[in-house]
Amino acid sequence: MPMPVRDLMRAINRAKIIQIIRTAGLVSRVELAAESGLSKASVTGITAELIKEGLIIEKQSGEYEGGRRPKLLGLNPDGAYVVGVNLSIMEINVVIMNLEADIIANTSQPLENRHYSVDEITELMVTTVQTCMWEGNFARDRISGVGIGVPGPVYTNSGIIRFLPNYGWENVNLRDRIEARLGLPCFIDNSSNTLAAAERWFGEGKGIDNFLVVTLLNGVGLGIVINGHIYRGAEGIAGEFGHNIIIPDGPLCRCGKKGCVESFAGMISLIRDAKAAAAAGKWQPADIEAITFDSLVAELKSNNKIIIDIFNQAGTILGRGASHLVALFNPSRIIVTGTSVKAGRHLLEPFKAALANNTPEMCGSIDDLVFVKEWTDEQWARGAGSLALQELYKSPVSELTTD
Amino acid sequence: MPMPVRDLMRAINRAKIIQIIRTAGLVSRVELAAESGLSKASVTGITAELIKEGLIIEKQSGEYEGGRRPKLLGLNPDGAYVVGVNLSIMEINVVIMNLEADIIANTSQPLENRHYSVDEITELMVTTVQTCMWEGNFARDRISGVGIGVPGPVYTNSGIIRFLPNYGWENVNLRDRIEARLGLPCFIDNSSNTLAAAERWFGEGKGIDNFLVVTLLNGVGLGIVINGHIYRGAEGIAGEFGHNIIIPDGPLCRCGKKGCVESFAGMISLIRDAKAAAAAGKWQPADIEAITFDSLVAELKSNNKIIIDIFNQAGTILGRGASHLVALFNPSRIIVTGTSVKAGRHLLEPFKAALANNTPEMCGSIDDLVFVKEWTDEQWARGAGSLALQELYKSPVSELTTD
DNA sequence: CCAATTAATTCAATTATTGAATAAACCAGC
DNA sequence: GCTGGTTTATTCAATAATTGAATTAATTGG
Repeated sequence: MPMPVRDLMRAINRAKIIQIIRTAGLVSRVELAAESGLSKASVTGITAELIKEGLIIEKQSGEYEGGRRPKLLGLNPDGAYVVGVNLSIMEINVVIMNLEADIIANTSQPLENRHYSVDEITELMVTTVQTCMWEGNFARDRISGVGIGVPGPVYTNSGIIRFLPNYGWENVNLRDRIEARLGLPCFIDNSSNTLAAAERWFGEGKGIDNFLVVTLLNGVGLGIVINGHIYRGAEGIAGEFGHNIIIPDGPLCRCGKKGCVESFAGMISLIRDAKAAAAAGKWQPADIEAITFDSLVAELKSNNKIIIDIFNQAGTILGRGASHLVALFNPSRIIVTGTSVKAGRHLLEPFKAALANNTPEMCGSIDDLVFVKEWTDEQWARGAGSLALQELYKSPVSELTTD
Repeated sequence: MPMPVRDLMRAINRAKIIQIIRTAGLVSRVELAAESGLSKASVTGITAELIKEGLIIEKQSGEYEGGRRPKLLGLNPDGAYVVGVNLSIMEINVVIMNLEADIIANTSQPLENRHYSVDEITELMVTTVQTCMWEGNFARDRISGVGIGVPGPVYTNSGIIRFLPNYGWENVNLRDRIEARLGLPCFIDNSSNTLAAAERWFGEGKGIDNFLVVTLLNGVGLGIVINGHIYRGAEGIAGEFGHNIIIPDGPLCRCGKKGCVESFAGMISLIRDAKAAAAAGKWQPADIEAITFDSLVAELKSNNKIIIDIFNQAGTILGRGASHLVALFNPSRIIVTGTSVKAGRHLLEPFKAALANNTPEMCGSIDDLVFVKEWTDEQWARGAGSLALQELYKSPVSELTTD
């Protein structure tokens, strides 16, 4: 389904204009012309089209600069809505969000600690979306698309989940099932990439073209943004940072190898180590079985040295791994996000220190290391929603094969 | 200097046509239309332009398929010539090559084992190019561009060499000096990227969009090809694979850290280890000081266990490092090239084995591992020439900022 | 030598961009 | 309150590229 070459130029320029408006926030037509390289005439035409479609609106008048005051254009927050759905070990999270990433409604569906079948998850996702739509008082036809984030590698084009460790799924096309049930365009990717999409659209990656997003979730992942696009590799499974082996005789990971980043720094691993330490009598939790990540964060707050050591080690491993990322990708920025940022300095300081210690000077600066401060569970779903936005507004330039 | 948007479409389509012709070799106008998505009318127009400019020619008639036989178009091998210049520890290598990577002339200038100044290297490069042109009986105006490869990180846009370990240079603009002297468009990049350009244009990366080129030279480097383009990162210094630390308490590397890939597997390191082993009496070379890489390859052939062990270790470290590359980039292919491939199986088998052992199954296949068989020193310069070709025929698509 | 078939070109129509001219909007100062 | 100067935005004819349809060219088999 290649776009007719004839329409390409318009599509490219439309995308260019949208992109500038999105990163600038508020911008006049004259500035758009200057920034895009297009003539004022073209900008007038394209913006008229976008306004007619409801994607952008004239928001306010700009500052007086000696003559007619510019009308500042901005995204129409209500120009489109998307649904974000994220699957994690704990729950299914659903949000409805607008073009400015405001969350209009959100619903979550807790999951039990057992293996679910594909049919069960499909059913739960669909009903949770429906509930969320009901609560947000939304009709289906106001939704432009649905983004789905899952904790495992995905072939994004076909929509097939290659492998889902939590439930032992292999080669499952969850996207098509959901799409068939909802009747809306659906996109699926692993959660690291959806979080990267969110950072690129709304977060710390806005306006930056080359950056990395390290995601500290149950596993450890990496979203790679290159030239403004999520890089997925040949088979769509790039970014398995969590399975870079750092200590060859380290703990066994669910990937089958020993000592990879995730085997130290994934939430699952942190909890495992904390439980092992408790079982060995190094500390006394109320109930070993009831240890959760949040309870460990509480232990950190109360200065439990054993737990602090576990997090320090995880941070150090992460930093050592990240030094490879710096050398290989030379990113403008590394953004660290995910549930585990809640651990705060006990994880992040050793991360930073190990990164600095293990990165040769010649590999460039590592100043731009950003830790996302606040993590709430709805960010997962927001990431998934961003994926839908990104796919919906993708510039056709990205489809051109180039040289 | 952004291209006027008006001319963009033509430029894109021209580049698209050239690209298809280059990868296909011989192709009819009808096939070009089908492949490019353009109409036959446009293809006629664009190819007429390209033929007039001498870039492509009608090479022969195609097979009879029931009607008029197609005229097959191909690159005009004499449509353009470029010069490639490579700087290594040993010598300056210069070639003149055509659009089919045939080497028309080549000249090399041995270097002494000492620090050269920028002026000296500039002078030597210019005179070597001039000698090569004389020998090839080439006039300056037949050369479209000059590519320069150097063994160190380069800011390609500005042409500034960030750092050249061999001679202790920092922030030197060699490109502008050469350009001023030769009066031809010059491009500069580190040798790993020029070798990647060569693989992309003429070698094992032809027609592949996402692959990695591991370069085993005095140091260890990495050329990263993403979406058909060399990826250079935010500051232009991506791909420092050689300085990924594998064994934190390993040998000291010239990068200042210990135990990085290069500290085991760079040619310099291999020679260092062989000399140390000789000094420790583990083997008896004729003259310790005279040990070169080629003499070590000879030792491998005569089954010197000590030397074999050194190469095995290097291969294993490379494989362990490469497993990270597979997990992070999910490349279609990994191409291994550079002087050290001359070491053959003693280096490459352990490489392959360690890669297999250290790559989790979930990170995808690693079947497509290609070792460039024959390495000759002129390949360095050919890589540099490919860089010039790549820059000269770059599609304007690559300049568009996208989303 | 003609019919059938495929390749390539020509040509008028369409469409997007553009520079220049025009219109609109706005403030300052008289 | 109105005029002048200035900046923003739109209009409009000209330009250039693509396209589908029609035409021409080339080729072989019967």
